[in-house]
Amino acid sequence: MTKSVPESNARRGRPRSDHIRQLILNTALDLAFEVGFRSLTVETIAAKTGVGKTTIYRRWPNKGAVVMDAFLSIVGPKTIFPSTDRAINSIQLQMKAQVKAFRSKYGKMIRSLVGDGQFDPDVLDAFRQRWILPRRQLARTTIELAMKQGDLRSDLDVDTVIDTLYAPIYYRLMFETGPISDAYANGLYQSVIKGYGTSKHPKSKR
Amino acid sequence: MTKSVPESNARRGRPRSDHIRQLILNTALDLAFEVGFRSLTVETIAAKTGVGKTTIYRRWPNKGAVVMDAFLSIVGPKTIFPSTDRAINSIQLQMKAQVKAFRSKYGKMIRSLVGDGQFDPDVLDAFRQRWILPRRQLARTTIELAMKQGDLRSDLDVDTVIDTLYAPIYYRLMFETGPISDAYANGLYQSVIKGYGTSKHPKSKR
Amino acid sequence: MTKSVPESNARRGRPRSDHIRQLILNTALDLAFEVGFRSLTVETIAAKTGVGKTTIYRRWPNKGAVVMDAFLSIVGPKTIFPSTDRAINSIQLQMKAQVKAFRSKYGKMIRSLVGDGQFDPDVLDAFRQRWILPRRQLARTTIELAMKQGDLRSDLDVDTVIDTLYAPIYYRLMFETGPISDAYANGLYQSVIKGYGTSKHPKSKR
Amino acid sequence: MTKSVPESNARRGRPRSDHIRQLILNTALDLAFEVGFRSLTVETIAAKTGVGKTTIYRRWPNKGAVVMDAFLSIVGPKTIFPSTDRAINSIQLQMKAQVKAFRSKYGKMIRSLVGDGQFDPDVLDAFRQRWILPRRQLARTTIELAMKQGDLRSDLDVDTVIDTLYAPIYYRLMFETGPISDAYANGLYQSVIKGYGTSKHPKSKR
DNA sequence: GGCTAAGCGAGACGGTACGTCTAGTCTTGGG
DNA sequence: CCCAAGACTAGACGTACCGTCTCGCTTAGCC
Repeated sequence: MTKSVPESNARRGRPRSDHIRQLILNTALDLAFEVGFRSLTVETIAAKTGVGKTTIYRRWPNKGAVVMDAFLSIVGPKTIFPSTDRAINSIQLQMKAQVKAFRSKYGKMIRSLVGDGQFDPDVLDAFRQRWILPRRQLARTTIELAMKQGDLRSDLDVDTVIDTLYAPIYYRLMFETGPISDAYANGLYQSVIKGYGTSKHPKSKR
Repeated sequence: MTKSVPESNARRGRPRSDHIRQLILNTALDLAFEVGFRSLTVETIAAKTGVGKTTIYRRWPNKGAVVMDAFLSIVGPKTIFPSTDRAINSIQLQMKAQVKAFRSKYGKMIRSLVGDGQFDPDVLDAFRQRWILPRRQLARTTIELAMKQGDLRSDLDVDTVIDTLYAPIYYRLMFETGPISDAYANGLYQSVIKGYGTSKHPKSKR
Repeated sequence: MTKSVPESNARRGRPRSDHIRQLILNTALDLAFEVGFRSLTVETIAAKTGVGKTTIYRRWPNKGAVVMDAFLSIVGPKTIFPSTDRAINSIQLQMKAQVKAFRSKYGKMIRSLVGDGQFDPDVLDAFRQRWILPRRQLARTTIELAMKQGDLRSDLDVDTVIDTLYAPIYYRLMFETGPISDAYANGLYQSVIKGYGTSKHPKSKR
Repeated sequence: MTKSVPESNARRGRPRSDHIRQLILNTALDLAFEVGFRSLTVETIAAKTGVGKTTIYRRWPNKGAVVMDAFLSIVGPKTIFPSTDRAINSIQLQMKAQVKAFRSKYGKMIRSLVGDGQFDPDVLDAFRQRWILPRRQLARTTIELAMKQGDLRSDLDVDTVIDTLYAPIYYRLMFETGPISDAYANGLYQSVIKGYGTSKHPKSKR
């Protein structure tokens, strides 16, 4: 049996403009950096984009969703693991890149998203799915490679290694208990090397 | 000894009732647990306590301050390091207590505070001063004791040790990337022992 | 065979369906009776008719015009002066018919049109041209006939007579200062007869 | 038995400022004259008065109520029957005053109120209670006096006389079927005198 | 024990953003 | 060019809180 009502809802009516979507997201992001996440209003976004409020509410259910989307779809795909000859070095470089990003305006952005996520499950879920987990996956791959390359002990729980490396950075970002310096990142890295590394791990670059 | 100073600006007029203060804090806490932190309004607190809004704003500068105060003055003094013969064991016990607390409704409270703190520096500062730092201080003392007792290497940066132990727990609390189980706490503890412990460290209790 | 005439401004393309026009007007009228005149939305009319909003706006310049058209093209041709042997009696009968109409759902429709007309000159103009004036013309003819027949003094300003007879009915329709009863209509008629009639005017029928 | 709970709601809290009320009504009226009744927005009233929207909505349930109140409480008490030696002359003078008012900006105002009243029962009711009926009452008193003074037949239904005199004026105001001139008012007056007057009625002033 | 400054409950106040709703226009794809 | 569908700009609606500001009252503590 085939579909007898094959296209009752075949794309009808004027399609939503993807261009407008991009404009809105850009404006939202600009404003988020400019006036902060909380002081952001849908009304301002609409006005500055030159768009009706309806157009925004047609695409996102509420303010949080807009900004979340703005952040993740634009600055999201930035952090990547640089490729080096030895995976273990890639980790070190990536950590350095991450703390640098956290010190920039993106750090504030992330704090906002995490902050909002504590109240809005949808925001948190989006943040986890589109920011946290992809990065963990990259880290996992790299770490497993380092294990294969013999630079990390292979009897470790990878998740715990990731947590140990990265959680302290988020901790400092959110609690401001100390600087998110390159040195700090390096310290965390060295700790892990010392604790989990094999004797033959390469000299870390400073 | 009596007051010898005339006190030109000695408290005149009717003094603020401390009883009312307590009532307000209790109501605020109840409501925080009931409807969540964000949906909390000063108007509701006032109404439910049977108090004028003025009475609240006379004592706290804004909503955040009230709730922060409510949380910290009531649930604040809960987590302590249990005393054991060896400090290293005390750490393990405390971690178990902490994850237990995080799994309870207090975990949600903390998430709320952290969340709000990302937007309101006063809230974050209060949270850091009255929750984070006191606990870190206790941890520091215990860890230093463990070093003296020869169960932890003494060439370590204590702050990094603390971060390594506790940051992952906050990380899971806020990002929900995995359960905050006793096993998880234990895993973190074991990692540190393995990495930073001396050869003679005692068998950890399960 | 090909088009030999260029037809620069001859009707080109698909002609507008008159059937659709009727459907729209019917729906508009139904809705006007159902939910009232003000709560009527173009979107609802379009949806209920199964028609695009464009199709409506292509035919009428705005909402008021649609509804006005709906009302007048359907209920318009209802009230007529019945023909009797003496014109003066025709007036009395017509007044009775009019108050009866005003007490029905058409009274509500008229109120709506008049109400809207106070804000929209186009609506008022349409209402005047297509409802008020035709009826006044009929009344004028009948009254002049009654004058010729010697039942009304012929030195009167016909417009004033019409106003005196009919204005009070609209007044009660709009201000609800009293019932628009047959008795009321009769009273108005009798007043005019008494004031403007000649001694020989016939006994009025009750 | 006396009230046992005499003052549970004795004036508590800050009382509403009557000054503000007046400011709002004045602004509303100004705007109504300036941009028209329909284009009037609560937001504009609030802004121009320098008042929060809440303050307006605390006192009136919706836009219509505000403007209605503005009109009636400010321009409402204007039209009065001038006192003359003979009541019949007072009527003539009042009619002249009324058509003059109807030709002014107040005429537009009244049209707006009547227009809105056709859709909003509350508006209509307020208009009837505070504008129509008081004026009818004054007219009734004057007419009854004229009857006693022997200038009008005393076997007439006063309501019908009032309707006959005034309804045509409202009719022309709303349907624009002719000018609301002094001459028109005089014509209506003369008709009534001719039809309902006694032989001894005084010469009407032109 | 009366005086008086401050506390107190109630609720009005100016602001600001929310998310919803229409009006009337524009843009698709398909006759 | 018509049509149905539905996205688009524009902007008012009425609601909800915020933090401040009166009201009329109560209540300590100094004279």
